[in-house]
Amino acid sequence: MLSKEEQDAILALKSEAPRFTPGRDLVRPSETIGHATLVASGNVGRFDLMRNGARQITAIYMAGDMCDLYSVVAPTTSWGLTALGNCSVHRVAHADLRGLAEAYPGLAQAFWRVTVLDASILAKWIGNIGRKDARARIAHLLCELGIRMERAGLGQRDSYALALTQEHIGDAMGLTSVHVNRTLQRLKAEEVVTLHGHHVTVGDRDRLVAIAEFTPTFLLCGEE
Amino acid sequence: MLSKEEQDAILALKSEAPRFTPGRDLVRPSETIGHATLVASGNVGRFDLMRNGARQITAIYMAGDMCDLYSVVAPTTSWGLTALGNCSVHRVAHADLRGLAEAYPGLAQAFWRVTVLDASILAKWIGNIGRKDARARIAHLLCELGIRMERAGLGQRDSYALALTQEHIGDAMGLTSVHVNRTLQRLKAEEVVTLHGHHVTVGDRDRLVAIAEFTPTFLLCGEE
DNA sequence: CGGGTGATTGATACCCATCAATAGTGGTGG
DNA sequence: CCACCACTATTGATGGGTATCAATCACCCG
Repeated sequence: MLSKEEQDAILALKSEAPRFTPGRDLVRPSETIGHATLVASGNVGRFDLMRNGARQITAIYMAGDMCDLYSVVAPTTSWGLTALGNCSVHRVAHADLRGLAEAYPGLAQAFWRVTVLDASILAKWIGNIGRKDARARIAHLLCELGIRMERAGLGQRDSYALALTQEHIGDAMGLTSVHVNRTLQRLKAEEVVTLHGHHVTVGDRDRLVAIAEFTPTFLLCGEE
Repeated sequence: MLSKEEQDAILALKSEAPRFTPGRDLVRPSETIGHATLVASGNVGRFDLMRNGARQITAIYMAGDMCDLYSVVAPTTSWGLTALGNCSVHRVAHADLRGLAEAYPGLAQAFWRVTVLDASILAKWIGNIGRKDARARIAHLLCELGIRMERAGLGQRDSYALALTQEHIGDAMGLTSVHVNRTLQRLKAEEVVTLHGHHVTVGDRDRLVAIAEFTPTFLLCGEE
């Protein structure tokens, strides 16, 4: 996530601002692109595509996030971007971003910091998917998104809007939508967290954090 | 991976060069560190630690790799570094690296590029662990490491040294060492790849790549 | 030539995938 | 405003890929 000032500096550049409907791909794998994407509203997912058509979502972005700062350095993608629900984005040319980075060293550093945050979240996801069961994975995801939403000024950690379907959550956590459904029912029965109507409501934050083994350090926060 | 010149620029700085024996931790989770680590020889792994003691390796580094460039931006870690076999490293102060980055914009960009490569590998691992079976995961890992070893001038993609134990491979791919063992036996019986005496020998590269669904784009290479 | 780590093997259990079908829900157009 | 339609959520039955537990074997290093 970039600061308000940093986002404004980017938006001062001329940029398109297209809208997308659910399931539409903003970038397809193996494309070579000349622009980066700043989310204006809604959720965007980065994904990896398997030969059999299965998708693995590797990152979830919200308003204020740059989805593909990577592409400034590596314009040929190995991944795609897809609209998780309705969303709108700003597209900014790589050349313009490079210009900004050269003119303002602070922004260059901010780009690096954003990339580090992205990588830090990716590493944490590997731990989740590789070593935790479905309940802990989903709990961790909902914790993480809550903190990020709150920090972005888009809601509260215990109550926030989320465009993802259960299928999306499965694609993100390496599960099937069927199993996500059963696991969410369990978390709801335990009165820990509820997901209904594209809205997350945390009933018992302490237990959610405990189930997830959630430690926010990886989000590069002070403490929170 | 940094270029030879970039590594030399870093090594021109005064730095320690300690050695580590297998299983020793170079950095423990939740530490605040003042230096970054450049691998001199052997393999180093970054890992995430679960409450029950289980480890998930999130990255594998080889000679010439910077393990924790992250820490320049975020000095308090959510991860640890461990010696996968005998290894030696150079430790370089964050302050010195920041100085270099300011003095030489090319190096600053190199740091960013390295971080992007790291994140790109992390994202691919998520896809592997989340959506592929044990055979494909291991095949993919051995493909990836082969390319990286070759590019670093440390071996050939079809024949290279690897310090990892089967337990390490399990920790990296979200499997148990028992299942890694059985899967490696199968890959050996199929005459696809053999891992013996800390050495990887690829018998049938085409099949290995096919099993892994390996596409090297994510390593930011031209083609290879 | 020990001694300890890593590799190997077998038996059993379980989490989650898979397949299939039904119910619910929100958005759209007539 | 309601009927319709596609997508999403839900439920049940079954199977499979891995985990788990527990030995035993092989190997490397001092």
